[in-house]
Amino acid sequence: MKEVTLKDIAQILGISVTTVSKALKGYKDVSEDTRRSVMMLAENLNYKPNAFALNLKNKESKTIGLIVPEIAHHFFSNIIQGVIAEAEKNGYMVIALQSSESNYVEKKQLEMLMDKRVDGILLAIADETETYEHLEDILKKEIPLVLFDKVTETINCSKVTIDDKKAAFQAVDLLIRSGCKKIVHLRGPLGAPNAADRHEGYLTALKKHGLVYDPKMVYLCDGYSVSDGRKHIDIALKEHPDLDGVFTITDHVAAGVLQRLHEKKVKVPESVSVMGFSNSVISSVLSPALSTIDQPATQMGREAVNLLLKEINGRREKKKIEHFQVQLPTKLIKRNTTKP
Amino acid sequence: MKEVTLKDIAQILGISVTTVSKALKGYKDVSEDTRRSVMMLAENLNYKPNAFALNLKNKESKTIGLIVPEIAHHFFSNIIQGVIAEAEKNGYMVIALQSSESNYVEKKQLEMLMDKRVDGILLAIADETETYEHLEDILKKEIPLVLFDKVTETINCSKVTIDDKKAAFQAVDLLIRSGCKKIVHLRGPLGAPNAADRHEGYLTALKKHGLVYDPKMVYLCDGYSVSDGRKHIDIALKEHPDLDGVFTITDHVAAGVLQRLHEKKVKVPESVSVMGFSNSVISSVLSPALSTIDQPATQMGREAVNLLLKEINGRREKKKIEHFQVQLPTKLIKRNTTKP
DNA sequence: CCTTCTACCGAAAACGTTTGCTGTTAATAT
DNA sequence: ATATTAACAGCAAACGTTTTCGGTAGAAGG
Repeated sequence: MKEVTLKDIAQILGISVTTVSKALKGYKDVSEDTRRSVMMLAENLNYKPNAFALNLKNKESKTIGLIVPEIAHHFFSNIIQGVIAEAEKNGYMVIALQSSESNYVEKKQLEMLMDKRVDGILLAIADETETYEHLEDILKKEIPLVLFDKVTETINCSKVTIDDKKAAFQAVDLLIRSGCKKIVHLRGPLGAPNAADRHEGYLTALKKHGLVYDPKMVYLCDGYSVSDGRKHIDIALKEHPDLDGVFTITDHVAAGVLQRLHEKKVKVPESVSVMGFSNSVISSVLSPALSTIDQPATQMGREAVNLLLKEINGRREKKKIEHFQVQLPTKLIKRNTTKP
Repeated sequence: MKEVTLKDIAQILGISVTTVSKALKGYKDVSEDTRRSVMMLAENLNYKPNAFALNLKNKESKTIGLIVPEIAHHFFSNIIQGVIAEAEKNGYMVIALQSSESNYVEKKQLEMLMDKRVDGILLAIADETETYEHLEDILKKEIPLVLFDKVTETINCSKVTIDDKKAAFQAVDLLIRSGCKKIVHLRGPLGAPNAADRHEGYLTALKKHGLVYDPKMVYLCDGYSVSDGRKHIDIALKEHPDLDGVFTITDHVAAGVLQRLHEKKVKVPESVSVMGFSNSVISSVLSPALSTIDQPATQMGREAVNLLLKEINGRREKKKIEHFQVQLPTKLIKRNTTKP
């Protein structure tokens, strides 16, 4: 049951390991005859080069590491899919890990990946993370790193993000243009950059249309959850009975909003329009179907891999590596929680 | 920027590589003095053993391969999460791959994983796969393999599955006990074993309660999709205007059913009760909230890893390895599409 | 003073490849 | 005939570890 090696082939054929290796790799300094017999035998014995030996020799494993905050999450699992598909296309495999939004876990896992000596690392920073020495370390060791989705200005490396500001702007713009005058925003945690960007987009849209911005109309949902939506729309309705539009940080929050509005017999979109964010599976299944923003998750994964491979190849060829920043466009999905 | 090796430490300290290695690994035949200085220096230089060299030496990579039909799928991404978590707990990392239900891709990816020399493989067989020589090959090479979710009798290895029959039985049983007399089943593709098992559970429940089984009341949804649900409930309502219960292969199909019932002003659950299957994210967000069956996806992943680790360890210790078959229990989730 | 131990250290082989260099043979050119 | 070259083969080192086996020194014992 032993794995067949170059040595085995060499022994059987009564030649040296060197020659076998060269024959297999198509070196020109081996005769056509021996080359053929080596090829044949290798084929018959089903010889497969030992990946471990190759890794050691080449100092690379054709493997990349991937850390996301949460694997079983619609957005991230689509990113993962994109990453894996694009990596595979280029002869790389992916080791996936989940930080659970924990800074400690993130650090530990980056260590693990480096210890494993992956050829490069793809990372969406955990919400909890606020300092970035661990990322500096990676760059210092010259391990290719690209950040996606959750990124930071602080670190100088390639990044791929969603244009959250623009997306949020589009969402709120649609709300206003369909007639909304008083729009509340159920925003995400203060720490999260995405949440901040979307909030900014909300502001910009209000400003553009000359609507006043009232900080009292922004509510903080730190859980991105359905119950967050339920809770805050209740408060919002009490504080602003005349609100006619809701822009939420996430489809799940919007789902909660929709539930409460339905329970309170508030007509959607006639009395109140609702815009979600993410285009998760749930959005098309809600009733009424939720208008939302589609994020190109799979494409983001693919893009991140391509950026990473650029760095990996650049490094191998000892070329000066340059970093890129890609912003992916989102798509406005009009369904039935907004007026035409 | 070179990685620091045992050799580096040895040179600096003016001792041999052997001694350094032994000092680090706590061998007793190295003096306390040298041990300490080695430890110190290793710490200072931030020495990390070269994983590639270790792999080659130990003939193992502490890495397992995982193939699922689809990564960006609620059920599977939860399995992946379980797999990764449990693997990490035991010092293993996971290379994830997606077969897209294609037999060709499945074969290719198994090859890739073997070439990478993963320590073991976790596989959910693709729908398309009907012959199993490629799996036999793996067993022949004595590479630990465990099948999960989509399995086959043909192959003799450890397996972990959901008890679909029992789950479906429970679902239909609930329907009947809450008063349903005429229950249609929107089933999955004929090829899929899960679909067959759930159909069987449906039959058993009918039989147990003395209800007649009418093949005309079973409809084939080959896409597991919302539109499948919409389409087939329409037909079902036409063919059986007096139906009072629906059991679907999947929550998404149920979502379609719910939509059409709502559009046709059919009261749920008063006139018609609906049972889904999977407990996907959408189920709690539908209105009314969908009663369904919860599948312990994460636990399935963990279980599969544990089974695999057993085989890996057994193999290393050259013990006779025995295979296990685990059936995970599901949980009935009563929400608002069934009467109390 | 010689033997036997103990405590410590290191040489070398091994894991499976790749590749620069050396060597051998035979063919060609002078 | 000798010198040069071409065509082929293999040695050995290297990648970074681990581990078996000997070896050396000093201490203890006779």
